[in-house]
Amino acid sequence: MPANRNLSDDDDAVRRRPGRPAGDDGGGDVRERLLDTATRLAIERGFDAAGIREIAERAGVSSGMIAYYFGGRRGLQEAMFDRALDRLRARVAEAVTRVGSPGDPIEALMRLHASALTADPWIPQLLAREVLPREGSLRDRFQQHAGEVLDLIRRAVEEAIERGVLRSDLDPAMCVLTLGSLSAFPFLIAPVLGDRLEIALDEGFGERLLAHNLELIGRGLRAREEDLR
Amino acid sequence: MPANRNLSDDDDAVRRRPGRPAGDDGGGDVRERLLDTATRLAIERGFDAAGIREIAERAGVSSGMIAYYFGGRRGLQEAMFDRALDRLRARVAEAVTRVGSPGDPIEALMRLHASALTADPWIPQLLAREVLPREGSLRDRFQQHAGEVLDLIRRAVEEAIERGVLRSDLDPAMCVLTLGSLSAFPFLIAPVLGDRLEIALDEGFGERLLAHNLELIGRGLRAREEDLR
DNA sequence: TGTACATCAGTGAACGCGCGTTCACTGATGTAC
DNA sequence: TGTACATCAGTGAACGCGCGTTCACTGATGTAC
Repeated sequence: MPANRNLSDDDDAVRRRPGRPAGDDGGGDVRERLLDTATRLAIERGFDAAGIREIAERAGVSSGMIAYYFGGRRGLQEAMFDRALDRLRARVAEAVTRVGSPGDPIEALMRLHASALTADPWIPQLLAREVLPREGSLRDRFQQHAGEVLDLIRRAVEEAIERGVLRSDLDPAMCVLTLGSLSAFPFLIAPVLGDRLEIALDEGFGERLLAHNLELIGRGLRAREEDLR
Repeated sequence: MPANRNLSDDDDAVRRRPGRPAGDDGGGDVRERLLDTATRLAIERGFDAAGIREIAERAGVSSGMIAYYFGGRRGLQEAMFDRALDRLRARVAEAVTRVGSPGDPIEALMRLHASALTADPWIPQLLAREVLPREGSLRDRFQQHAGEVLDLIRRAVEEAIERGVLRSDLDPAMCVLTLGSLSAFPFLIAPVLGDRLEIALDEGFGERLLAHNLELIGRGLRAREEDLR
C-alpha cells in the first residue's frame, strides 16, 4: 500500500470512470435508476426539495445524465410523475377486470381502492405534493388519468343506484366524492397526525379502514333501534 | 410639463421615498400587509413558489422589510402560518362555545367543521401545501394546533357512543378519522377535480356537503327495505 | 418656543451562494473494409 | 482477422442566473434643553 498511490485510487473503485461503460453494468439502466431515485425523493421530501446533484448522487450517476435523458430537471419530474400514474392506472385496470360483475359493485370498488392504496401508500402523498400546489403540466396529466378512474367510479355508482343497491335520493356526484374522501384522505393525514389519531400505516391498516368504511356506507354511524337488543 | 422633469417624477407618486414615512400611512401596517400578501400567495401558488422580491412588491414594500420584521423569508413563512392557525383556532373555539350541550353532538360537530371551512375554504389547501410536504417547524406547529381540535372531536365521539347516539361496535379513532375525511377532503380535491366531479366551491357547497354527510352518517348509503315503499 | 440630535421605519443596491444547464471531453463498443 | 473510425453512454467542471441576506443610507418624528 504505497503512500504515493493515494490519489483517486479509492474513487476509481466507487465512481464510474468517464467514457462508454462496459456492458456488465451492475445496477441496471441509468434512466431507470434516476426515475427510481426521483420517485423516492419526491415521496420523502417532495420533488421540489431535491436538487439535480442530490438526485444524481443518490442514483450513483453524474448530474449531466438528467439533461441527457430527460432534457432537464423539469423533464425528469414529468417522466417520474407519468410513470407513477401509469403504474396506478395499470393496477386499477387489472383490478377492474378481476372484479367482474358478480357481487356488490360498491364493495368491489372500495376493495379496489383499498388494495391499490395499500400496495402503494405513497400515491396520495405524491399526488398531494405534486398536484395540489401547482397549476400546469403535472396537474393536466393528473386530471387526464384521474378522469378515467372517476368515470369508472361514477358509472359503478349510477349502476348501483339503478339496481337498488344504493339509495336513489342522494346525489351521485356527492356519493363519488364521499367514496374518494373515505379512501384517500386517511393516507394523506396519517403521516402528519397518525400518532394523535392512534392510527398507523401498517399492513393491517388498509383492511381495518376498508371494514370500517363498508360499515359506514352500509348502515351509517348512528345507533339504531335494531342495534339495541 | 417640462421635458427635463421626466426623471423619477411618476415614480415618486407610486414608490415610497426612503426615510421614516409620514404618519398618515394609507395602506395599513407594513408588517400586516406582508402577512396578508404572503398568505394570499401561499394559497394561490404555495409559499415556496414566491420569492421575497415578489412578495414585497405585491405588498407595496421594499424587500428589506422581510428581514426587518421577520428576520428573513423563513420567519415570514412561520409568522404567516401561525396567524392562519390562530385564526382557525379562534373560529373553532367560538363555534364550540356557541354549540353548547343541547341537541346532537355529532351534528353540531359536523356543522362546526362545515362552517369553519366554508368561511375559509383555503384552509385545507394551505395546510396541505405547507404541512404535508415537509417535516420541521411548520408541521410541529400544526400538530400542536390540530391536536387540541382532535381531542375535542375525540371527546365528542366518545360521549356520543356512551349516550347511545353512535354505534358502540365501531372504533372511535376510526370514527374521528371518518368525520375528518368527509369534511376536509372535498375542499382539497375540488380545485383539482371539481369540474370532473361536477362540484364547485360556491357558497352553497358547504351546505350541500353537510347535508349529504349527515345523511351518510345517519343511515349510510345503501338502500334499505324501509326505503322501498 | 426654537434647536440639535437620537431614534426609528423604511429603502434598494451589492453580495455571495446554490442551483440547473451547457459542453468539451472520455473511452468502450459497433462497424466497414 | 486486424484496423481505423464513427457512435454512443456517460463525466464533471464552468457558467450564469436568481435567490435571500446584508447594510449603508434616508428623512420624518420624538425628545431634551
